[in-house]
Amino acid sequence: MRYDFNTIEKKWQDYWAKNQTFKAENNSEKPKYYVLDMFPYPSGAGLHVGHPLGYIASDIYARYKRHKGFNVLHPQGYDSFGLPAEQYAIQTGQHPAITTKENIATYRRQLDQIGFSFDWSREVRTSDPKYYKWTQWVFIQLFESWFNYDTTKAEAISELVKVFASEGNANVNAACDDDVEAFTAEAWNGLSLEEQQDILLQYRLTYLAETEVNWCPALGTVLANDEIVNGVSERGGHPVIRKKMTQWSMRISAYAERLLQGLDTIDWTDSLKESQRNWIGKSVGASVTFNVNNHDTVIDVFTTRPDTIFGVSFMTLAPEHDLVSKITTPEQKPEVEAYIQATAKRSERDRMADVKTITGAFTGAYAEHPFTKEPIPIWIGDYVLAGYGTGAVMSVPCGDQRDYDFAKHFGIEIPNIFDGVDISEEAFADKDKTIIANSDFINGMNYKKATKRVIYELEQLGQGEGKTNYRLRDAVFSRQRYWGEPFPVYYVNGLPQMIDTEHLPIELPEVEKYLPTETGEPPLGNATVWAWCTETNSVVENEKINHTSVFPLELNTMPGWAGSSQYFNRYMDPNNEDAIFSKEAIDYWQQVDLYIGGSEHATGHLLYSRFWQKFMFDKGYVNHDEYAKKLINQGMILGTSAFVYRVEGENKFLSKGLIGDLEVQPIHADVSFVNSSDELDIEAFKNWRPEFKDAEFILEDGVYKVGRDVEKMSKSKYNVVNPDNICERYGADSLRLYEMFLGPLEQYKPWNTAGITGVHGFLKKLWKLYFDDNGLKVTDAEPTKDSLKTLHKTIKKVEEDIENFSFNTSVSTFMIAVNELTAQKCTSKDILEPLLVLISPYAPHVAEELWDALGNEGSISTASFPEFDESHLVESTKNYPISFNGKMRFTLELPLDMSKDDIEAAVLDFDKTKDQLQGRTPKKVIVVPGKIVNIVG
RNA sequence: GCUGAAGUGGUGGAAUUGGUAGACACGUUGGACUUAAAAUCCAAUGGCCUUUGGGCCGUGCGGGUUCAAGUCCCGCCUUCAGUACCA
Repeated sequence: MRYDFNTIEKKWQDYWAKNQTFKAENNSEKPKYYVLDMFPYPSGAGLHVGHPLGYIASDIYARYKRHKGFNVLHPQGYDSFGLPAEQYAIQTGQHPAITTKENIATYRRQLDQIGFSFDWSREVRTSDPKYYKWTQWVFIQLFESWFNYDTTKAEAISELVKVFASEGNANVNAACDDDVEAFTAEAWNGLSLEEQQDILLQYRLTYLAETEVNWCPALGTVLANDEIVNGVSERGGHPVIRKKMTQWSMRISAYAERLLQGLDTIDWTDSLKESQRNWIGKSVGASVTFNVNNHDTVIDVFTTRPDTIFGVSFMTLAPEHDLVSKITTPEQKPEVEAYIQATAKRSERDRMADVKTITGAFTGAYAEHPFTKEPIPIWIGDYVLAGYGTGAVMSVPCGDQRDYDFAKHFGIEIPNIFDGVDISEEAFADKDKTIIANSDFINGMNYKKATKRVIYELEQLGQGEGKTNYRLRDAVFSRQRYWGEPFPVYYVNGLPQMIDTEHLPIELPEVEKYLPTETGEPPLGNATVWAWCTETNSVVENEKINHTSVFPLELNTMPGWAGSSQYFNRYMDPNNEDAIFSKEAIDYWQQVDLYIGGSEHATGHLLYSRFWQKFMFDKGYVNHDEYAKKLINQGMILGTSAFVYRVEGENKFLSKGLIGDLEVQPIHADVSFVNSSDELDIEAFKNWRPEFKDAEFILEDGVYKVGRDVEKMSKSKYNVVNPDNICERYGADSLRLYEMFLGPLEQYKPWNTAGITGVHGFLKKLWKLYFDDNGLKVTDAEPTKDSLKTLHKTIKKVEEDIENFSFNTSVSTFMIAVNELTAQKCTSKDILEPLLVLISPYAPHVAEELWDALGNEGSISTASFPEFDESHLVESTKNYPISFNGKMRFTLELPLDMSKDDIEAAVLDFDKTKDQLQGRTPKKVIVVPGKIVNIVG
């Protein structure tokens, strides 16, 4: 019987679907295990072989855990809101929902053909109203909450209102806008309802505020910081400008410290945790208040080096700083204004690219040093960022290289406040080696002591205090797009009102066009039925808006990360219509045990979802304030591009070996035209494009050899390999094995289809252990010692490998086992049956088929993992490597129970030893029993 | 610049606490079977030298520790990824 993988794979995929083999129950006697993949955005191009890498790894782990007796939750879904479907809608008019549905169907077919053990009864789609109902619900919960720094958690706004009514806001230690003004209880109670709402917006965890946002004109929307790479949009590479707009924001900054601390409690990769730490950007220091001479105003700065306060020789403000226009003297005005204009012209990108050029201007004003009372000149310079800290710095040129460079450039004094340090060439920034000098009451102190003392003295003066700053900014939550979650928000007199959760979901309205309106409003501005009636509690026609009972609805939609911030919890109870998930479901599944996905989400999804989880924890909805115990980043599979070489100016192609010094132009050839020996199928290439039809090919040794290079897999490089073709030709089991065989999961590695024949050959060999031309050849024969040894060392190794996520080495182990059993002519069922369970997580279809052929009932996925028995591996002899001065020369087989002295004697007495020594007497003989013998001398 | 990861044959990659470097596979070469091809099977395959016993060199580079280093320590180089005037 032949190994007919196409038939076998179809058969078992149908079986699994029909029997719901992988359906997870929300209550079980078994221990639970939750394996999660990052759900895909269903793009129109479908999957290429790089996409399923992480899914195959997690599927192996999930199947392994089932064999180990766990009730495994392994769900899958779609992150189905997003830009590409909308851009397609703009171009063609096709509703994004239709495009999305079609793309999902393709994805599902492709995923199914790879044989994943997903519980599809739990599928979620973020664009499904039944799902985004709960995204809207979380948004409302956030709106109804504020963050209390005293309890370091989110609390109900209704409680805050009570506090305001009884004692004002003086004692409230909340995460709120910077410009909140103090008020008393009387003042609060005297405010109108609208005025109160306005103030509360400054406290809510999601709030509406006019902020400076990253506006991308080409995409017609704002972008979050993590959606911008090198000053241009991550998607499409379009320029981004700063613009003031009224937007929804998420007060993630309130959680900065907890997001940072939480990293220590989770088993995520170090590089990923480090990225999040950097993104949060905690720095500890002090805020210092400088009085401005001749003005009734102050400049607040943040510094991490209060100990260097006596080294301040100037102050620098960001050019955008509010005070600049106020304090600039008439004489300096022309220069300052010219400078501000010049910096405003420079784009964000130019400013980032060019950090070497030092620019700035003197305002003519002076601040007063809090201790020495000396005047300090106030400058402006674009090396100070408006968006960080207070947008102003106290400049200490001797201790900070940027301040040093600035001072040198403009000839500002550089006082030295460090003991025994030369600052004639560069600033001295080493905190650990700092001893302060020329600094009044902190002379002779180190960094730590001086910092403490200075903060104390500043507090005495009322001109400063210890302060911690975070780089993490609040996240803009509005997008001016159509294909996203609508906000459950309507406006009364310009103030946002939440729709009652019982009326959710608020479904996306139909629009004529998916572009912004002529007046520049977001696409939802095109909707004609997009108003909220407070009497019927339903969405009604815009023309009914009367601002008494019918009000306009929010026109923005939510960003891409909204739908992915709680999906892992929704999977626990995805069809629940009364709650985001039931208490029973969350109590049983608790949190994700293993999350596998790409590291590109480090500062986006993986940070935002942690934030939402902490909020959900504060509100008591979930049991853990981190949702994923362990996270692994899978690497990327790269393409192996193929190149043909065209002679400059001719339609003639030279085989790679013939190029020499000739001028040739490398051209990408489709990788499907190239065989495993890098030879080009010339006919296929000629028929590819008309321009190559009459091309001439200069061959070497009768063939045309292409050049190869590793590049990212992409359409434009013609190196994309589609899993459909691989499954058709070699089968899903071969694909799964090969993806793992390529190398360690986390690593970036090139795909080369040629190599798949290796694992495919292995599966054929495996098959032949069970079947020959006469049918099944498995017998009840007693297994041989050798076969038992092969089996048990395989059990041991595979178990260790899976636990360590070292999937590539297990594939080699299987190959070795099958090679050995073939050589042993093993037909024993006692060996061949457990072997199938070992292989089944990797190659489930062939394992099911052979399991069935051996007469077993039901799916192999319910079989338990074979028990490892050490006794089969016990050896009586060891083939000792015998080294001379550390170099292995030959091996010698000796009994393992031989004593050290006997081993030494046996080795020295051996002929080959005498040949090596040639009469010399060894100086020393190292014997490590069971390991090695090394003769020195 | 900073942070993180990684450098091993022609290629992808193995090597558990320091203990036989290159497992397993691709590719290559030779052979068997075949009219031929495919498929399958067998053998060889790090480099150099060789009197065919074997010898020398070899895990990015330079040092060091050790009987013994791909593995540990010190100093560099290169590549990839992330981040970037963060006071």
